[in-house]
Order: sequence, then structure tokens, then C-alpha cells
Amino acid sequence: MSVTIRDVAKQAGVGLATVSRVINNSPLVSAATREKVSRIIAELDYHPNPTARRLSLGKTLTIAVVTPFFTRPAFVERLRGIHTSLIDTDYDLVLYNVETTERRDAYMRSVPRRERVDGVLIVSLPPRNEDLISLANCPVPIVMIDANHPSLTMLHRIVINDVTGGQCATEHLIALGHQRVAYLSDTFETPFNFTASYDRYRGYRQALERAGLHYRPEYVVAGEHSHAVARQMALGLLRLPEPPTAIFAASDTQALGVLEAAQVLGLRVPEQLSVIGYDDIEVAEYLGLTTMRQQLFESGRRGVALLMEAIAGRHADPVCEEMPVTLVERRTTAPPA
Amino acid sequence: MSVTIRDVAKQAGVGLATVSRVINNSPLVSAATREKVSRIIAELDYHPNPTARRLSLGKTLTIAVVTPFFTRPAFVERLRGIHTSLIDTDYDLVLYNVETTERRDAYMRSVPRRERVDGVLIVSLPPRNEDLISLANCPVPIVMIDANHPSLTMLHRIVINDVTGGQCATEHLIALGHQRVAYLSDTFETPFNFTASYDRYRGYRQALERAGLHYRPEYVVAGEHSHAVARQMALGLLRLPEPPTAIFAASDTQALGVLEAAQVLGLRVPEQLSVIGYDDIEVAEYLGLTTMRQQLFESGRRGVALLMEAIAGRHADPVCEEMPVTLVERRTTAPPA
DNA sequence: AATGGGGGTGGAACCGCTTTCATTTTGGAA
DNA sequence: TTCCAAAATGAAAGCGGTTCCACCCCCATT
Repeated sequence: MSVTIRDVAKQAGVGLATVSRVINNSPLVSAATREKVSRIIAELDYHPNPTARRLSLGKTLTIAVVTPFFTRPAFVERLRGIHTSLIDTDYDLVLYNVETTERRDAYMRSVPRRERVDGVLIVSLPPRNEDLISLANCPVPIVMIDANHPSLTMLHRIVINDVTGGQCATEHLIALGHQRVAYLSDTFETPFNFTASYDRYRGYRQALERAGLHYRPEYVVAGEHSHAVARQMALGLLRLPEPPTAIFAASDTQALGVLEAAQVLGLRVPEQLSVIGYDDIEVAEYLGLTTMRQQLFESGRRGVALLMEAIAGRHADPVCEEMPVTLVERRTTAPPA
Repeated sequence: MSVTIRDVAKQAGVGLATVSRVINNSPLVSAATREKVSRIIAELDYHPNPTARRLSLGKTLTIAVVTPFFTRPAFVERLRGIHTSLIDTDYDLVLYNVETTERRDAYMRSVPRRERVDGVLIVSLPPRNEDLISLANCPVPIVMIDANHPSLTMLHRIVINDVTGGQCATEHLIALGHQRVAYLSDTFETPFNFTASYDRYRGYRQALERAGLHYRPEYVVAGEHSHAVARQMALGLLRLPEPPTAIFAASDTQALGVLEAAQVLGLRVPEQLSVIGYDDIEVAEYLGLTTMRQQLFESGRRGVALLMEAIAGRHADPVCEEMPVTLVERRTTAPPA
């Protein structure tokens, strides 16, 4: 059908091995031969068949990315980082979207197989404990990105320190002079075992403690991840006998709900209420929302770098890299009235 | 290294061919043999090597998706549709992100090759004219999703009729009683030759014409795709001696800019100004923005379906399928004061 | 009882590449 | 000029599947 290495060899009057050497830049070819073969390759518009190459090499030259797409910018940014790092390599990027726990479990078992891929990136998806052992013993290297979990120490991972992030956000508010700081997030228990909200909560607690501020249980609310629910929860907080003067929302989406609540109650932001979010999504800039920014793109890049190292056989022991989180100050936080 | 078909054959005391037949559900195996082989397969935890399979079959069992991710929800939705349709097939989804014209041109040449993939989905990316001919003559089936271009008639494609969409949006405003309707969009000329904005503009013109409304050039503005620029342009429109009573923004992002401009000028929406967007992105619902919704997820599904048909050899001639666009009425449009 | 046909089966070729290994060629030293 | 090590080369053996084809066996037909 299409032109093969045999055609090139015949046409150039050399053996298969020589053509293969030319393709793979082996030094064991004389300049003259190389030149001749290269010419024929160009003439015939020959492209080596990657499938045959993979089979012969015993490698798949393929990296799998397992992640819940969601409809969040964070996913795209991480994926961009991953893709960009893979451009200049031989590796293909094959994608596995997870939207149910069933699919997650199916992929956790079927994707990381020697015959399928050379490496796996699992993004924003903590595995079940049942899968942990098999993942840790898996012959193909695995790197987890953004899946911090106490029991993940046997896996390579790029973590985002949400505890520190939550602490930073809270400290920013405290530094502005706020004494009554509330925390609003999505539920701590989710089907996918996301720990971000809980970690940020822990950071919040730590910041309070360090500042010597009293922890008030009534200042911590959690509910479904949507601006509508966030608004209701924020209304609840702001109608307390002694309402908070600042609210730390565990995501920008929820911060939007808080802003909406403030508007409903006629509270001016930031004069009467400070609001800080988390993620730095696109509209955050538009709305002037102060927030915590993660290095999403960079986390993808680092993940690929680590995975490549693992594939190359470096790292006998699991490596854990931490990505920094930075405060982006905009117009929704200010000292209390 | 890992267990192969040969191991299974030996263990089961049958020939390779028989094991292969069992794997591929060939009817040419007796029930007894099938049962025995299946048991051994399970026992040895055998998984056929996809690479070897591909080489032998002469298929890559791989679909390429070439698309600019951007950081837009629209991308993720289309991709979700594509991925979902591929789950129950043998096909892998490999991803090619395009962020520069150089990459686009490189991918247009290197990706659609027999030895690489069985089919290609090109999403939201009109090819250059130079590439058109080679794409049309390409031995591997190609389906364009959301890349409407007059000269694309020789390629399979799923189109979103932006002319109709633009017309609908405009007609909605006219039906409400607006006589002075403006159109605000991103620039018609882009490095990637996107035609959406221009098509929507044409729809806008058509709607005006049908309603017998006078076209005013000063009511049409275009600039970079961002809410900030959109706000400036909207301010310009609203400060005209005879300002429009309704603005059709070519994207929700830009509609946000319009809303901001209205706020700056103290105009109440929708009482004093109607605004309609396009895309129905996530915040649109949050802000109650009236907008045009595309069937993004479904466009991905249809693209895969069409591609599979093309791979199967149906469709001697290029097929063009049109996806509907629907009006989502929310709280930013109303009859003029 | 001989014949024909069809279902079941296994051997072997093949997919297109890489790589080992044996062989030939080359270049420089003796 | 001879000789040897090093460089260059090609044949062939995989990689792990699929499938063609020849073969065997069994049963129904004549």
C-alpha cells in the first residue's frame, strides 16, 4: 500500500538495516550512504510506520492522560502544559476522560498496562485505596498531578499544596485586619475523594491559629459546588448576629456566589465585605476578584518531565514535587470598615 | 516479558490461530475449545498487545483530534462529545493542540497519514487553501467540526450555521421591538481564518434586511476578543448621538464587556439596553445573559459518527451536516423602553 | 461402504520495523 | 605490499498479533 523501508532499501541499493540506521541517526553509516539513502527517502516521501516501530522497539511511544475534563479552565491549562512538553518528543498523547467513578475505576485498571502505554499521567483524580497497591506495583511509570492524598506516598506526584494555599488566603485577610473570617467551600466528601476543599480548610484553621484568632464553627459552611448554593450559604453567613467581615471561598465559582449575596444584601465589596477566591479562573480577572493562583500550565509540564525521568529509569523511589500557589490581589479585598 | 498469545496457545494446547479466533469472537471455534482457551486467558491474565494487533491488521485504531484548545469551555464540550463516542470502540483518541499557525500547518501535513491514524477530526480550525487539496486527496478520512468555509465542500464536515445563528439572535431583538440594533464582535480577520464572527455578522445583516430595517455602519464594531476591548467598543456605541437600544455581541465574553459598559454608564439592563451573547458559556447562566447556544457536545458526537462511517467506507462524496443553534432567553433582553 | 462437504484446527506467512551477528570493506601501520 | 583492527554493511531473526490455506475429522448423502 504505502512505501516501506523495503522499497527504500531496494531503490537505494542497500540493506534494510542501513536504511533503518539512517532513519535513526546511527553513526554506523558512511556519509555517502547516508546521503544516498536520505535522497531516496525524500524522493519516495517515505515515512516510517510508527506501529511497526513500536512493536519492534517494544515501546508504545504513548503517554496516557487520565483526568476528569469537567468544564473547568483548570483542566485545559494543565492539559496544555502536558501537551506542550510532549510536542518535541516521539510520544503521542492519548486521552481518557473520567466523569463517573465507574470509568475512573475501569481506567485505573485497564490503562496502566505495559502493552498499552509507556507512562500514565493521572490528573486531579485520587485513586481508591483498593487501586493504590496495584498502581504502586504497576510496571509502567505513573505520575499523579494535583492529587494529594496522605496515602499516595508510594507514587510519583506533582502536588499543589492546598493547605498552604488556604493558609495564604486566610493570612491575607487577617493581615488586612480582619478578625472575623469565614470559610465557604464545597463538601469535603465527594465521590472522587477530592481533598482540595478540606486541605484549604486546614490551611484556614492554621492561619487562624497562628494569628491567635478564635475558631468559630458557625463561620465554616460547605455545600454543592455552584454559585447558587454558594450564594445561599453566604447569605446565611452574612445574616449571622455577628457576621464575618471577610469570606474565603474555596473556589472562584463560589466566590461569585458570595459576591452575589453581598449584592443582594446591599453590602459594598470590599468596603463592607472582603472576598477572596481560589483558582484564578478567567472571570476572576474580569470581576476584579482577589484569588489564589495555581501554576496550572507549569504543573502539566513538571508532570511530563517527571514521567519522562521515571520512564528513563531514574527515580527508584517515588518523587513528590510541590507547586507554589500565589496570591493575586485585586479589588475584592481591603481592610475592614 | 509479558504473556503473549503463544503462551496462551501452549498452555491451552491449541494453535495460535485458535487463540486469536477466541479473542476476536470468530464463530469458527467449537464451544469446548473456546471455553478452554477463555479459561487460560483469564488464568494467565492475558491481554492482547494492541501494537502487534494494529500492525497485523494494518490499522492504527487511532483517531487524531486536531484543535486549538484555547481556554474556552466550548473546546472541552466538543472534546467530551468526541471522547464519549469513542469509549465503546477500539479506538484511541490522540490529541494535537494548535496554538500557532506554524503548528497548525505542521499538523495538517504530518497528522493525516495512513501509517499514523485511521481518521482525523479537525475542530474549529479552517485549513489554509494550500492544504485544502492535500487534505481532500488524503487517504485517511477527515471530518472538520465547526470549520465552515466556502471552499471546504470537498471535505466531510459538521458545521454550525453561524449565519443562521446571527440571524436568530438579531431577529430575537427585532421581535422584541428594537429598531436600533448594534453588532459587536472580534475582528473578522484572524490568523486562523475563523469565520464565525463574520458569519454572525452576515446573519445580522440578513435579519435587518428581512425586517426592513436600515443598516447603519456605525452600529457595527469589531476588536480583539476580550471583555476589556468589548467594553470600550460598547461605550463607543452607547455614546453615539443616537445609541442602539440593543447590542448583539458575537460571544458571551464580549457580552460581558457590554454589560460592564452599561453599568459604567448607569444604564439598566434590560430596561434601557438589551444584550444578547453567543456560546452560552458557564457564567452566562450565572449572569442571566440571553444568548445563542450551540450543541457543542453533540457536535463532537456527530463528528465521530461521521468519521466512523467514512472509515467504514460509506460516503463516496463529502457529507455536510448542520448543527442547530438555539436561543436561550434569560434576563438581559426585553422590549425597548 | 464410498463419497462429499463443511466445521474446526494448526502451521506458516506476513505486517514493517529494529537489532544482532557474521561478513565485507576500508584505512592505516608495519 | 601485507596485514589487522575498525568501520560499514546486509541477512535474518525477532516483536506479537492476524489470516490464508491445507488438513483432518465427522456426519449426512447416495
